[in-house]
Amino acid sequence: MHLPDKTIERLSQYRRNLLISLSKGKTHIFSHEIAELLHITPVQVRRDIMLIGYNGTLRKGYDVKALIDLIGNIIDTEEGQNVCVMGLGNLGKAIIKYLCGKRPKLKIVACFDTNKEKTGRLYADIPVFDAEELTEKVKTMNIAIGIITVPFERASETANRLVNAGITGILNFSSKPLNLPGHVYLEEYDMITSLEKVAYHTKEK
Amino acid sequence: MHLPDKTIERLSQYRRNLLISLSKGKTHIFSHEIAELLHITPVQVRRDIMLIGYNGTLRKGYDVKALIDLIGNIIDTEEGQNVCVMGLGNLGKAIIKYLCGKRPKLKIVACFDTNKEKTGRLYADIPVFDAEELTEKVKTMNIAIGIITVPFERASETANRLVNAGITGILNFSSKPLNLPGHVYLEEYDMITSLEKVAYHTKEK
DNA sequence: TTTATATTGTTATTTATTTAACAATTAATT
DNA sequence: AATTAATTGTTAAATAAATAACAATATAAA
Ligand SMILES: NC(=O)c1ccc[n+]([C@@H]2O[C@H](COP(=O)([O-])OP(=O)(O)OC[C@H]3O[C@@H](n4cnc5c(N)ncnc54)[C@H](O)[C@@H]3O)[C@@H](O)[C@H]2O)c1
Ligand SMILES: NC(=O)c1ccc[n+]([C@@H]2O[C@H](COP(=O)([O-])OP(=O)(O)OC[C@H]3O[C@@H](n4cnc5c(N)ncnc54)[C@H](O)[C@@H]3O)[C@@H](O)[C@H]2O)c1
Repeated sequence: MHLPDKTIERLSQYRRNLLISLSKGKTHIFSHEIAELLHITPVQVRRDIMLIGYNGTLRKGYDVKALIDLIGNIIDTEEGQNVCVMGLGNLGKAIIKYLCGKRPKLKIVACFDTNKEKTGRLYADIPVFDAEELTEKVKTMNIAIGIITVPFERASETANRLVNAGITGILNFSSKPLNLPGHVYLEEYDMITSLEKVAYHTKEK
Repeated sequence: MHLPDKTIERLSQYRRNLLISLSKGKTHIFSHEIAELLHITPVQVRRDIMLIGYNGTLRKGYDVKALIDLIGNIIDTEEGQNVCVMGLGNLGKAIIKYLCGKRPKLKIVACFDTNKEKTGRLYADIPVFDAEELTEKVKTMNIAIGIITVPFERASETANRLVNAGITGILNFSSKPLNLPGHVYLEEYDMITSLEKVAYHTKEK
């Protein structure tokens, strides 16, 4: 089953907001209610839900719990995937603190740095290893995903290291465009570009 | 002139990479060279450049300096736009340190927090004010853009505060979907969604 | 000078995504 | 029991974005 990227993004957001609804005791929800939560259209919601093959109940809406579980089945693996952070700088630290415990199926289990002063200890309960140890730790700790928060100039070598170590999913914050083999999924996030986009639109208004 | 959002994003990236090329002494560049830098196709580059009305020289390529300046004219205002950060937490701090001095036309000039222990001092040379002072400071410091790095539960009220203070461009990191009046441009970045996208694709491969 | 090659600018085509339309039908109401 | 209103699931249409195609032509090579 092929799902559009945009649908995946929205599924992630549906789930997060559905969990909030569930915790408030809501058992069923209509497409227009989900749409309101995310400020999109009900049609879009229904279409996304159709694409993942879920069926709501006519005039009762969608079963919140069941929908959450199904989205979980699509996004996550059963056992979950382990994540590592490359570069314990300002951003790396913020991400570790933020993500810790937030997503049980996406656990940050290790961090890697080249600065000897940072390695060999814990940061927010996460072990910080020397980047040399990457390949070994990826294997022993069963790490599937890497987050790149090293400086621009170190991003390419870090990405190659991750790929060589067997990582197949990368989230890159370094703003350095990376060219990776086809079997590795790469998601780039460029904060300067986001901010410049805001600048452009703010100017235009 | 209307420019697609995706084109704006790429223009931002073209400029960043062109500045590097320029600093290496390159005066002219071909569409396929720009494409290589970003790992996209030359056609895409040419089309984007066409859309902004720039003309290269046949068989000589684009004048690097002139292209940088033109992109600057599109993205930035002449005097630049001032930016504030809402919430001096882990992420807010990282962003301030990262952005300081990086983009002369997008200066972070102030930060706002509600925690009295954080306000009334400088962080990385940026003054930290009480959030109550927002409206006043937006006026006196001529702030046009706000970056939201407050907790999820505080995001909506913070956005409203920004809008009431006269801000017309917002970059939101809180993962809380915001519903703002049409005259305000909103860019949302949701890190969990990015990571879950990686998780999905990593699982699928 | 002539020819060949490389490169731009732009239109046409394809692909991806969103939005609209609406039939089917269930639950609530009369 | 019949009627009404609301909501889903899905196909069709519209919009947006990326890619392909190619004519025009400047430069380099013959
Ligand atoms: N700070 C932010 O808010 C922010 C925002 C957007 C993007 N970024 C990007 O994220 C990256 C990191 O930013 P930062 O502010 O945290 O920088 P930083 O300098 O604070 O941290 C970089 C860390 O990477 C480590 N490092 C260097 N080379 C390494 C290598 N080869 N392997 C492993 N670790 C290595 C350094 O020792 C340091 O701890 C940069 O590329 C930056 O462009 C940062
Ligand atoms: N840390 C990360 O890497 C990260 C990544 C992605 C998204 N986020 C999002 O960014 C936001 C901040 O994350 P964080 O880790 O920096 O959190 P944090 O708790 O470290 O910081 C939040 C800051 O906001 C301040 N604050 C609270 N209410 C406020 C208000 N009404 N006005 C102004 N300031 C206020 C707090 O005093 C605190 O300093 C959250 O919404 C989080 O979801 C964080």
